Amino acid sequence: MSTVCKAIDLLGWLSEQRAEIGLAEFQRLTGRDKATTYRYLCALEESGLLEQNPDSRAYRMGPAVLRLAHVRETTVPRRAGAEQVLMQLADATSELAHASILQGSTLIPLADHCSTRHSARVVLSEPELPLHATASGLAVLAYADPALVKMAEKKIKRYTDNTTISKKALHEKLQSVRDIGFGVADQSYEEGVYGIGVPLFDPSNAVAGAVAVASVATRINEQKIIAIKQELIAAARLITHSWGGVVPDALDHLWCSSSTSLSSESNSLRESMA
Amino acid sequence: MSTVCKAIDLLGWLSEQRAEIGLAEFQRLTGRDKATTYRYLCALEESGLLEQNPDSRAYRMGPAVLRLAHVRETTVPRRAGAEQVLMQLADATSELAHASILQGSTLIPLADHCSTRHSARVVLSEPELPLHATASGLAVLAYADPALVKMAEKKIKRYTDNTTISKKALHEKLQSVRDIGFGVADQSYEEGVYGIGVPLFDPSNAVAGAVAVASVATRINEQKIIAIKQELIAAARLITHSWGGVVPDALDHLWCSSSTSLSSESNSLRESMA
DNA sequence: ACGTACTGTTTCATTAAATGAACCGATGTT
DNA sequence: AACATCGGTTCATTTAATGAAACAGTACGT
Repeated sequence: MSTVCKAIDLLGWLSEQRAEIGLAEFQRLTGRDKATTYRYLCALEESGLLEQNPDSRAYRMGPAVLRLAHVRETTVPRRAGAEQVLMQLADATSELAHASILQGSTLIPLADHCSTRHSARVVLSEPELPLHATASGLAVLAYADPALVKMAEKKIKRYTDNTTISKKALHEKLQSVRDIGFGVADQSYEEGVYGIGVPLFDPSNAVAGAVAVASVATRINEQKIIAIKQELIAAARLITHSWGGVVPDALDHLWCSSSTSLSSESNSLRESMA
Repeated sequence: MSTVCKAIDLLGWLSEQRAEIGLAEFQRLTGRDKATTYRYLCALEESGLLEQNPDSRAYRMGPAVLRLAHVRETTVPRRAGAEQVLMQLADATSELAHASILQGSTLIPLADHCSTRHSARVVLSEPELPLHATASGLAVLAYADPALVKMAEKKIKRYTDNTTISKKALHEKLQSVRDIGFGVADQSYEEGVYGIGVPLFDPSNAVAGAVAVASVATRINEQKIIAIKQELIAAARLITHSWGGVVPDALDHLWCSSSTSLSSESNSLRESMA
């Protein structure tokens, strides 16, 4: 590992909870020599990535990161971070992969990609994804602020025979999403379409959107679902990462344990990262 | 200069205008060896501070900066970046120094600090600073979106005999602010108070607030004004920097040329930076 | 088909920079 | 007074960064 990486890694110890870290604490955290750590801190401070609290002499995040983040936000649209992941996801699952973004209380399609393998396939042409009826929507609601669930309740509407239309049923559904870590929509939005979705997160650890795979319902089976979930986990990790977010611990554990029980083969996304 | 700094400095070449930079271009920009530059880029990419556009193979800002910026935003309030600068500013000028922050269309006091040297001094206790009547407000308006000026026009109100109350006079006043680089309020808000202010900027290069010095009008004179302006420039640079912003070129040149014509002595803020 | 410019590697001798143990001075605690 | 902890510094040693060169592969235009 290069010196540069070792130094930059110090920044990773700072968080919302741990706003400031002193020299001695950094030393303990990293296990590195004190003088070395000190020089790293000085270098980072010189670059503006860190700054020293003049009172406590501890180090906190510096102003330079604000400029860098602004450049990132204005030059790299969230769409870009999702698109090629979706391509791989669509390829790996041979289905329609799509990502959506939560803007206020509406879930808006951001990008999608369709495998060319099947002649019969799902196409996406909605301006908005209903939160209570789609896999993406359920994935979002399950990890969103309770206020958003309230909003979604008000907009409940029947789309198919399978659509969840009672508040109680919706809450049970959301609890099951939290239990298994996936949102599932078995023809609850469109007849003949089976969707599996997972939430995406932003830097504030809030839900920012979802990524999902929509299949033709007659083509789905248990084995296929397992494979799709596996790919979805990898895709969600990549997109969340590209958006500067982190997968919450609870969900992360859920995903980890499910992937061990799932087949460890044919994860094209994970392979492509190496 | 440490390796760490040299590597991190590469990030500084990326901007809103220059979203992506390739290896060869980085090499030209920095004048460093190609292999070295390449190793830097790899290290930054490994840290997530950079990412490579898979299409163009050029490097762009990475997702990690979003997380870092979020930590900065949530753990270091803007107030913290202003406070000690204000202390020094108040000390150096022996007057009341205050910073304000633009929230929507209202300019709200953020922090202030008062020199203890004089017994007669200005105190600040307003919940809001009128844009058309205060030095801070004029400084903000002069560099703000025209829409904000329109809003300010609607809220024009007389405070003293010196208050600018016509739109035409306000526009002329704003032009003079742009010409000299300072907002001046000679008893236009409060009788007996002479204010000089300059705007502050955020990472998007938009006006984010102002920093100003308010003096007892009878104590002010040409030499004192020169000294205050000098100190204000330094203070505004520091606070803007702490907020992740940059002083716009036009204003920067204005300040540079004025500071050469001003006395180069007794700039306590600049000295304290070294 | 050819030349050119680009990215991305690797090799290797040279050199500059990173390293870590010990130390300093200040502050605070028992 | 003794001791611990903290931020920061020093310096001989060593390790890692450096840069020149060479090479592979790709894309573009003549």
